Amino acid sequence: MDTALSKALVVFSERGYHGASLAELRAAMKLATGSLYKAFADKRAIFLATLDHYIARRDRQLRERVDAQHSGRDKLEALLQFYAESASDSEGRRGCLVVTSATELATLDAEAAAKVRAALRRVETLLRDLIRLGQADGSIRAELDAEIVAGALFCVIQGLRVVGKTGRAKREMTSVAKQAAALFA
Amino acid sequence: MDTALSKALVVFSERGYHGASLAELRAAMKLATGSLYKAFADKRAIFLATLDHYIARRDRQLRERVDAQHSGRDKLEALLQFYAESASDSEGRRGCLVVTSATELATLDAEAAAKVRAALRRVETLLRDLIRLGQADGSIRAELDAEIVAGALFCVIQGLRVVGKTGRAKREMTSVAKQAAALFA
DNA sequence: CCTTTTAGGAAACATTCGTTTCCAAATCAA
DNA sequence: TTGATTTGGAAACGAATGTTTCCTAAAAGG
Repeated sequence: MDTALSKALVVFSERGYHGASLAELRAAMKLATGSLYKAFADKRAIFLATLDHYIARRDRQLRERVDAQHSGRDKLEALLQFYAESASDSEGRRGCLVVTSATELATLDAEAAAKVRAALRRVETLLRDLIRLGQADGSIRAELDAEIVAGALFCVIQGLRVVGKTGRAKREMTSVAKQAAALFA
Repeated sequence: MDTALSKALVVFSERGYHGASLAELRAAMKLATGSLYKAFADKRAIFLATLDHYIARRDRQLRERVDAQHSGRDKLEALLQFYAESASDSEGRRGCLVVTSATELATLDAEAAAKVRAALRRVETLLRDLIRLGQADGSIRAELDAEIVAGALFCVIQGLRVVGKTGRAKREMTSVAKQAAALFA
């Protein structure tokens, strides 16, 4: 099932909810119509399951990356690198389901919209907390406004995913991520 | 006609190409079916006309903002403020047609995709040129890598538009824009 | 090996959407 | 005022899409 949702993720990330047809989803998930509707009530249910699966996986991967570092600053840099890599090459071109869904926010129902907003909020909150951690452990200047710097970094991250859609190399995205560190230099 | 395209812009920006139906476009543009198909060959033609109209208007507005300043640094700050304002409040929630289209890039035809890419490239090129201008007139440090800083600022801008979709106040977005100036401080 | 269960997948159906057709109403120009 | 032109907008049509139904084939279990 996780495999099928991973395949559905590619279709939804590339094409958005409305641009993804049941035919494309079926083909990618390698499931017949009967099986698909056995497992999911409808297209919206597939989308919500895919979104949940994606958010959970990304949160886990991000936590692992961040937890591998010690200081607030190192954690932040690891986080930026994590997003730079995700936004590069073919993975970058596929895009991020949360960002894609954010641009379609007006067309999603309340449940889906709430999930997207919550996912975005968690990342921004994590950024702010990491900045504060860095300020507490001395790796980041205490005079920075954690809220505003987090907001700026958050925009960099979302921007990486949008720009990544047009196809960018890892080296370039990594440079951008490193440059973004100037926001908390 | 410009008025009708402005109305179509709202629908396409909020909902994306696939999420926008002919019924919604007709209602927003206040045109009957007969008139709509008299003016445009099909939905795709409406979209392309809307995109052209939007890109031209935004380029013009941006040029005006930037040309009102003198130093490279002031021009960059004006540019960032321009985007911060666009990404705020109800206009921000509506979104940017270019960013929305960038996330749907995989589903657009070659002509539309080329227009989106060109629009994005122009902004990034302008950023780089303004950084170099600032480095030449002494308002921006000469040792900065214009290419990389432009890339980072470009991500901030795209990120502002994505985040703006979730509804953010002008004050907050202005703070982020001002913070982003640290990238060329 | 046989029975039960599950999945494949085509066909049918319903709905939505985009486009075309057509005619009445409104507007414009002489 | 009349004739010509344009627009409104409903209906019809074709296509695409999402969902349901149904039956065969494959897989699983006893």
